[in-house]
Amino acid sequence: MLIAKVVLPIRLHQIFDYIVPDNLCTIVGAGQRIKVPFGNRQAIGIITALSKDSEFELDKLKTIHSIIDNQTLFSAKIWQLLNWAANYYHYPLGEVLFHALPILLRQGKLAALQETQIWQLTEKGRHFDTQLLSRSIKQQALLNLLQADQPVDNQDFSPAIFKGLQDKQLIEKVAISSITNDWRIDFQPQHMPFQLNQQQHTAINEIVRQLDKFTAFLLEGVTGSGKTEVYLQAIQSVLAQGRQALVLVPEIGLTPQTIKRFQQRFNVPIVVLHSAMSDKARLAAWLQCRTGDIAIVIGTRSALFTPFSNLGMIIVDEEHDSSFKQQEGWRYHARDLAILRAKIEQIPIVLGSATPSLETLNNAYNQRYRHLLLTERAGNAQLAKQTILDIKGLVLTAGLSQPLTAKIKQHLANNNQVMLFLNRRGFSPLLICHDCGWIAECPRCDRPFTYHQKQHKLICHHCDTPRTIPTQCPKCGSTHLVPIGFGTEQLEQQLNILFPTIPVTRIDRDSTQKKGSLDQYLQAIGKGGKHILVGTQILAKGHHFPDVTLVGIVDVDGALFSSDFRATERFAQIYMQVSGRAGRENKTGEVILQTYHPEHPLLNNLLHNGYSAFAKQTLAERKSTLLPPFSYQALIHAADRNNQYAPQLLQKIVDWLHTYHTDPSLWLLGPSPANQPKKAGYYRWQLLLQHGQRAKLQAILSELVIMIEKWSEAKNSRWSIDVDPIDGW
DNA sequence: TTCGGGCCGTGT
DNA sequence: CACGGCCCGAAG
Repeated sequence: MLIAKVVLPIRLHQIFDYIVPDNLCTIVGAGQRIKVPFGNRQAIGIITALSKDSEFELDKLKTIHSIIDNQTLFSAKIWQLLNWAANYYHYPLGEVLFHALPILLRQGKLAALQETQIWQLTEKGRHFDTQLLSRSIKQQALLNLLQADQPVDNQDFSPAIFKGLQDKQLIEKVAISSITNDWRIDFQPQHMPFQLNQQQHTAINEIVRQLDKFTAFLLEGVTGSGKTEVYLQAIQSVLAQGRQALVLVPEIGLTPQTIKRFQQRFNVPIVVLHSAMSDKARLAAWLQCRTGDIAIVIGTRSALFTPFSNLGMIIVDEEHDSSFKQQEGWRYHARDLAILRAKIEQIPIVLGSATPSLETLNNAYNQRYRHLLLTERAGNAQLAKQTILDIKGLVLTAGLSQPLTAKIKQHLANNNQVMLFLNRRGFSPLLICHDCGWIAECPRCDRPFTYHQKQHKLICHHCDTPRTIPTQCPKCGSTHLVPIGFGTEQLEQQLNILFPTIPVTRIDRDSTQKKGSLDQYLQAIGKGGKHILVGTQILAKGHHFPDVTLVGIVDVDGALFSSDFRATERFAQIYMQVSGRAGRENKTGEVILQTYHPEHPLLNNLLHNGYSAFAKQTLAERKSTLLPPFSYQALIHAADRNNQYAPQLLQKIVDWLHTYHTDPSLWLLGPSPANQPKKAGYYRWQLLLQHGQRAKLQAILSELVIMIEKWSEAKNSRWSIDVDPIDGW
């Protein structure tokens, strides 16, 4: 009797045994999808192994219903990667394996390329006089487009219109093979049109020398130093070998400019995996990468799991970006797993950033990664002048001090643009009763509502719940409710008052919700001329504003005095990005930082000695306090509706750890309320585990997960583990 | 995680 | 006695 060990896409660590029916015995294998009865329903599972026997009574086992794939969906290397990752992140293998597949494959669709069909003119349609269709305007328009060989947007024409023309025998559906010739045969290394500087040369040479083995590179290059050109030339040498390249970018990093640069450089099939892509297109890309028909994949986090027939290099751009870490469900870090994938595939990986994460820098400093530096900014761009503005005792209106306002005026007078950075959306973060001090709070989260004036609503920034603005204080009846503090919306309004003739554009999550609105704003700004930009960190990421000469950071202290030990690192990264945007294109830039603490040592080190000096100082501090990367953390979350079981569960974990793991280098912190102690009606608690050795922490977690799953307390609360957390919960 | 069975309270 | 809600355990 042949038994299949099967995992299912559910949050259970169990592996389920099924009997393989005789007629399937010769074709089943690990990595194939099958349909199985599960409880009272059908489920899709993945075979992880085959065995002669089972720990269960044979008559208790159900039989595989049918088989979907006749060969595995996972290469041995990806299989190894995913198994390791399920183990490391303590997340069920079934969920992990399914996560790595395109949605259509998760749903059980066949892993085969569907013939794409397109509409084509018939001989009759080619010569048909479109005037004769004057009674069917839409059909006429469509035929006109087809006859003129213009691209047709399917959004503009409903299927009925195509059908109409088909019925008149003017058009027909024909199947085309989507990729006609093999890029590997045609590929021509291009003559490089760009003049490289010495550092770029060195970087490229270093990378190219390591093409056929695993080497991790940190490419640390200041803004404008030409990192992308290094990527492109490194990829070129990979393509010349007939191998493929994978480029991971942050979520918002999928800028059209970058993509265009890749497409213009290489005459090979490139696929960009983005969120707007249809499931069908995603599956097609997945399949074409597997066969090698696609040469370059550019995508976010989940693109890491794309199968390749012959992967030659991985590039992680903006490797410090937090969007590489999945923040729910399977909390993997795509950058870290990319390193592992490169190691398994025996290929080089390039981590690029102007402001590397301290984890990566530490690996570079202790020689685990090769450190490639690009310090020269292209062209004659000059470093921005930086000024710390002590706002103690100054009057602030919507966060703006008088000296900053004067500077804004001055830069605008020179026909330049100004960018103001404030990491707080909305009009004001508090609405308070002037007479009794009552504060409008979200009942689900117990946190103050943010007052949004434009939408005329109170919005909870933790759970996004909107609420109408009360006209009266519910406690004392007073109508004197006042907004306290300031956000981007208020800043925008104040700037409109101060500079009534200057266009002010606010860029944050609220103002860019509508699809395409960000592009519109960017275009308007790109036209040049006097302009004030106000925004949150969206502003800092990836956009190029050549006319901005003044950057104002309105509230530095919020980031400098956070309880989160990574807050200063994040601030430094955003600061470098923001200040790097000022003073390009031959215009001297200026950065002004408003703070109540102008003497802050980290801030001064960052400003006067740069990011590397800041990073070294911060790493030294982390080392002396035994914080990551000098220790390893796991955060256990628990949440429930009654604020009872969650802390109980975590306390039980603490007790269990104290009893069974008397390892003195295991540090526990908690149970403590989460950063957002109440969210969407759930009370949230967390417990931090920290250990100096990764393997020890892993071993403890493995045992712990098995225990927790047996405890009844765990059933009454939702719990999860975040290995290598990058922030609280 | 998802489902169903058992239990209990309510309602006709 | 039928129905709905809730809790708990099993799923191969």
